[in-house]
Amino acid sequence: MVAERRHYPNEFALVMNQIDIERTALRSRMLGGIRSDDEGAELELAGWVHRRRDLGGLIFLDLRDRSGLVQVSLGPDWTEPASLDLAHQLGAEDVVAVVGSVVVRSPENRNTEIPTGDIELRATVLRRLNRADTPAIPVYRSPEDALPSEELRLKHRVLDLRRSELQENLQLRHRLVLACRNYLDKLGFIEIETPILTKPTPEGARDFLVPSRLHHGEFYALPQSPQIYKQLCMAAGFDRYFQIARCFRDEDLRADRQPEFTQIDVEASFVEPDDILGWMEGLMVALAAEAPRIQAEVPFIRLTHAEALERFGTDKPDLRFGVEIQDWTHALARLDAPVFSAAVGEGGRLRGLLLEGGAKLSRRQIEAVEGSAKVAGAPGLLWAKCSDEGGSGSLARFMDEDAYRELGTKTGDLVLVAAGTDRMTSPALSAARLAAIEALEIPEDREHAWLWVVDFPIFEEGADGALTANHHPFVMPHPEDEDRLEAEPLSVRGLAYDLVYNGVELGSGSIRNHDPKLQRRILRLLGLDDAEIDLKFGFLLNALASGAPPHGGVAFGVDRLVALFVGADSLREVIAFPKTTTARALFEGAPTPLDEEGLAELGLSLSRAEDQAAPARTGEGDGEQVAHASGAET
RNA sequence: GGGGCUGUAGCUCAGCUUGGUUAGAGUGCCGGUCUGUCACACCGGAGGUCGCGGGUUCGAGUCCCGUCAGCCCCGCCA
Repeated sequence: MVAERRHYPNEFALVMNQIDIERTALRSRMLGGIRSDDEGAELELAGWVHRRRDLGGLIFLDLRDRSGLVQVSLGPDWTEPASLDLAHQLGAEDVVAVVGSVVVRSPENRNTEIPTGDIELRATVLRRLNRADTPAIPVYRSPEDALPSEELRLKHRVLDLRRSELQENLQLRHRLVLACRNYLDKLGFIEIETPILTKPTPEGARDFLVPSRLHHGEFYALPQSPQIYKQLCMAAGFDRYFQIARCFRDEDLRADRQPEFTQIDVEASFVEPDDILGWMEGLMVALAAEAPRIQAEVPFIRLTHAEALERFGTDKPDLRFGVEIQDWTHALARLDAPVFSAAVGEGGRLRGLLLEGGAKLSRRQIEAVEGSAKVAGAPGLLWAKCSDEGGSGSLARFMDEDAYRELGTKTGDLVLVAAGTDRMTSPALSAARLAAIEALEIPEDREHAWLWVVDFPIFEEGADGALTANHHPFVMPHPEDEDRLEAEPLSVRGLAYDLVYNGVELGSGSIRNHDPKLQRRILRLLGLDDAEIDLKFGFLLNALASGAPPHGGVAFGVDRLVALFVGADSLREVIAFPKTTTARALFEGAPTPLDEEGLAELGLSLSRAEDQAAPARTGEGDGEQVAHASGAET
C-alpha cells in the first residue's frame, strides 16, 4: 500500500518507466489516453461533468479533464443506487470521481468523433467532489454555437479557459517555453532574473510607475524590457544570459499588443551578428518542432533594411509572395504626366508593382487596393490594365508602347504606380502589394517565410525633426558608418536585426555599444546633455567603462510567437489572464481605486476632488485619476 | 487623443430601416416521461433595468444627444 502511494517522479522510477505520472490520490489516471487496450481495467477517474445525457434508466456522462473526454455510463444493473440517484442530479461543470471498469463499446455504439470513442467507463460508484453553479458562459459548445462575447469570456475567464482550444494553446505555450529553455541551456546560456522594480527610462514607451512607500515622491518603473540589465550581466561576465522576461509598456493596446507581455530575452558576449542569428535560427527550428503547423528551414533569408524597403516597401516584408516593387523612374519620367514630373522634381521616384494577370480585377477592386495605399499615406495610385488594344485606367492615357515595353507588361497585366518620395511611396506600395496579393488570390511561393532584416539605421527623424533612436539607444553603429554619426546621423546603419515570419515581426536585436565614449556621443545626438546622461544612464556608462566585453543579443515576443504558432488572431487567445483594449482585467477587476488611507501611506493625493471618494467597483470606473506625489521634486 | 462596429432572457441572436396590443427564437435552467445515448428524444414551466442617463413624442427596444463597456483601426508603441 505504501509503495503504491509513491507516485512522485523520482529519478529511478522515471528512468525505469515504472510509475504512472498521471496517478494521484483521487484518480488512477487521466482521461484522454484511455483506449480499447485498457479493456477490463478497474479505474478511478475524476474530472468535470462536460455533458449529461439522462435516458431515465441509463445515464451517460461525458467526463472531461485537460487531456480529453471519456464517456461514463451508469445503469441500475451495474451502478449502486445512491450513485445512480446522484447522477440524475448532476449539473454541468460539477466535479466528480467515478469508480468503474473500462468496457469496449459494441460497434454500433462507438463514437468516432472522439479519441476515446471506442470505450466507456461502466461506473459502479459516483461521488461528487464539488458542486458547480450553472455556468455563466457554457464550457460545452455544440458545433454551430458561437463563442460568447469577448467581454463575458474575459469576465468568466476560468470557465473560458476550460475550453479545449485555450487548454491546448496554453499547453503549446508551455512546450515552446520549455523547448526554448532546453535549447538555450544546451548552448550554455543561463537564466538570470532581473528586477521588476526598476528605474524610469526617458526613452521609448511610457513606463508603468510604482510609488514608493519608503520614499514619498519617488517612483519605481516596471521594465519595458530587461535591456539595460542584460547588458550589465554581460559587463558582469555572465557571458551568455537569457530570461523568459515579463515586460510592461503603458501604451494603447491592439489585438497584437498587451500592456504586459513576455519576451525571450537573450544576450551574449564576444559575438558578432552571425553568432546571434545562427543560434536563433536553431532556436526557431527547435520551437517549430513543437508546433505542427510551423516549419523552419535554416539558414533564413537575409535582407538589408535598405533592400527590404526598396523591394517590398517595409521592414517586415511577407516573403511568401514573390511580387516586388519596381523602380520605373527611368521608364516613366519622360511621359507627359504632371504628377510624375512634380514627384521627380522634388527628388522623388516613380515606383510601382507589375501584377501578372491583374487586369481581371474590377475597377472597384483596384480602387480598394488604391484605398489601402491611401490609408498608408499616399494621395493615390496611377494604374493601367494592359490589353491587346492598349490599356485602360488612370495611368493608361499617359502610356505609350515604349513605356509598356520598358515595364515588360503582357496582355492581362495590371500596373500600379506611386509617385513621390520613398518615405511616402514605400508604405503605400507595401500596403498595395499585400492588398493586391489578397485580391488576386496570388498563391504562396512558400508556406513559411523566415527572414532576417539587417543593418537597420540607428536613428530616425521624429515628428518634430529631432533624432530619435530607431530601436533603442544602445545599438552599435556599423563600423563603416561611425565617422558619419554627427554629420549624417540618419544615414548611419546599426548592427541591428529583426526576425520576420510571414510579414510579422517576431523579434529584434542588435550588437550593443560597449564603448562608453561612443555611447555618450549617441546619447548627445538624441538631445541629452551630459548632466542628463549621467543622471539617467550613468550606471550603464560606468559599467561599460569597467571593462564590458563586446556583446549583443535579441528578444522575441513570446505571446506573438505563440499566437502565430497556434494560428490565433489575438494575443488574448494565448494568455491565461489578458487585459482588455483599455488595459482592464475583467476577471479580477484591476486596476481599482485606492482609498484615502492607501494614498496617504504612499504620500499621494488625487488631483480631482470628486474622484477621491470613487467607489471601488470593477469595470465601472468613473473618470481618470491622476496621482500626484506630494513630495516630488519635479 | 481620433475614427468605426457592437450592446435585447444565463448564453447566441431576431425585432430598430417605417415609433403603437402582452418584446420573440434556439440553447441553457426548473419540473415530468424515457435502458444505449453521444447536439439524446418528447411534454410542461419559469426567466427581460431592451447597457446607463437625458431628450423628442399622446406613446421609444425602435428616433436624437450624452455616457459606459467590449472589439477593430489611426495616432502612440517595436
